[in-house]
Amino acid sequence: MPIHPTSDPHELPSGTLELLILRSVADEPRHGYGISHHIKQRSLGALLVEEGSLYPALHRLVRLGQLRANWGTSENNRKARFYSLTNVGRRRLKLGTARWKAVSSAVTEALAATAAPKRIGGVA
Amino acid sequence: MPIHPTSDPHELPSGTLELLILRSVADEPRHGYGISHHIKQRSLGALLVEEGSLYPALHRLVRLGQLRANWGTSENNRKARFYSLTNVGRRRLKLGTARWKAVSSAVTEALAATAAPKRIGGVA
DNA sequence: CACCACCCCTTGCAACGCAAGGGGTGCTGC
DNA sequence: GCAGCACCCCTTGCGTTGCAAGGGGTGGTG
Repeated sequence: MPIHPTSDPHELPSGTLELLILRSVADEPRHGYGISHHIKQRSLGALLVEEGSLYPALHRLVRLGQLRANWGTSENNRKARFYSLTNVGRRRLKLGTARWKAVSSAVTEALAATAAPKRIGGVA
Repeated sequence: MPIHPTSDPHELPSGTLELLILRSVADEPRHGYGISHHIKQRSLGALLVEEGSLYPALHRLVRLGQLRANWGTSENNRKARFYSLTNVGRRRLKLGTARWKAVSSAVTEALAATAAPKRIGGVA
């Protein structure tokens, strides 16, 4: 059961998936299934990571050297691929997070209704 | 070309362009060129709208009935296509803005570093 | 022994934004 | 008088990203 009744819980801005993944793995190594759940509960159900985008992203990040993958055994005694951050990944997470904050706040700002609309008729 | 943290001012999250456009036109009718500049200065130069995405988006919004287009004359005595909000557009802007706020804050939240990482190891 | 939760993955497909192009017009300056 | 720039319109690729929809395998539980 979704925690918040905000219509559909999915849909996340393009480009944020990788950041969310990196962030999730920053705490401790996790496997795909776990990452998905972790992000979901961390966002209180607001964000939903589909497997169809998760795994490709995971492989992409490994290829980019931002993530490291190791086979291991899950808590439930299953074979699972555990992902962990590399230095490159840690750096990317840091820069990416800063960038996200800047851009998202700029958008929110630009989207906010203006109390006192200035005369911006011209481009000049 | 990797991500440059502070240098490039462009790059905006997928899906926000239309909202930004609708918002820009909400004040008063504007033409494409003006919308582009308006968004740029409204975001203090943080957001950059390329013409290659602007015009397709504009046409898309008209097709969706969220924008109305009228030929007119600009302040500089040029022919220009002025866009204005329809009721559908106004509604979309409202809902879209609310949605953006919810999603973006959820992402920001999920991206924030945890001071005291709780034991969330399990999916169970 | 069926079924579910756990776990991995791939193949289309569609949307979005960008780069790179192209065209035309009113001023301004030389 | 005409070069050049700011103003304004548009389109065709292309790459990236995420989703839907599929498929497979295993351990525990009723």
